[in-house]
Amino acid sequence: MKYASSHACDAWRLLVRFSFAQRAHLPLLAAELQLSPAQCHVLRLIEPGRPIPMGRVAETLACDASNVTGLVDRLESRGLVRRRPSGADRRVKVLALTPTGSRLRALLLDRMTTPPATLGRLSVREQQALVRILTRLLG
Amino acid sequence: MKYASSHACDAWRLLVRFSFAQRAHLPLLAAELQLSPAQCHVLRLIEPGRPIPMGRVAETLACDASNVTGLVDRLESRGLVRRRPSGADRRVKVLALTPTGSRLRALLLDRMTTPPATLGRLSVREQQALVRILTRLLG
DNA sequence: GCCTGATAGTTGATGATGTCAACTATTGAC
DNA sequence: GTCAATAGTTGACATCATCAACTATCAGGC
Repeated sequence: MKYASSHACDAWRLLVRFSFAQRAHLPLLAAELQLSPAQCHVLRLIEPGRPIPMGRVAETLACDASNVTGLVDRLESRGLVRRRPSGADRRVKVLALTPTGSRLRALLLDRMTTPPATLGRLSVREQQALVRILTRLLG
Repeated sequence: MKYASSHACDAWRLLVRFSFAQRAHLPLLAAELQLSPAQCHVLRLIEPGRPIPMGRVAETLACDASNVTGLVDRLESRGLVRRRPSGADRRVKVLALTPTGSRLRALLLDRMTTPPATLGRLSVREQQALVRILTRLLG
């Protein structure tokens, strides 16, 4: 994107800056729930009732498959997650939340997605515009 | 913010989702520059010509001070960063970029803030609106 | 059926990240 | 000057993350 408009560059810079600012919150939030940031990422990816193959987790986190093995080992030993064989392919193991894991995940997502006070600086109209724009951007 | 509008919640959810999506890019980008994600964070915080105390880095990254010691040890051994005593307080050590570190940081920031093609989905008007809204949000 | 190559996950080795407690040096207030 | 507080380091330890080697399974061709 060498020829992106300056508006696009500015917008992207702001989004990246937001991501970095946001990054600092996760360790604190994770610690409150006795989790590590990496474990939060894994937990976030396992939606209740939607088991996900381990390889897909590695792919989404852009990390090595053996790293996921260790992360899941710890989550499983804490009773938050279960490995189950995939029906379609016996090489694949899918990850499912236990009831405890499901509750913890809900708590985690709830705290992560609670908007901070600074969002109140925006008018309702601006909030709507932001939702519309981000939806197009991420969709 | 229990009483935040649903628009605010939606907007925040999208921003958080963006942060997570963004998170996966850093390891790849960092690896290209022979850096780890954590080292990128430190490098990003040291602006050229603006030495920063180590404690401030720890505070911004929301991590222990001893962690910064190790990170800076590795950056310094690679000749990217220098520890210097602070004039005002002899307990404090400030971090400054070497010329090599400064160049690498510029390269890093350049790659991080290059907008992806998906920003092209937005009209110029939407890009302007996004910049305006994010500026108010982060300011 | 039987090779063969590719894929999913695990294991072991190794280095990096991150926390904690204990320590040194310095500061600032009394 | 004494004493609590602060900045940074050190050492011990768990976790994160990668790589290479391995097992088991799959999918294709013959």
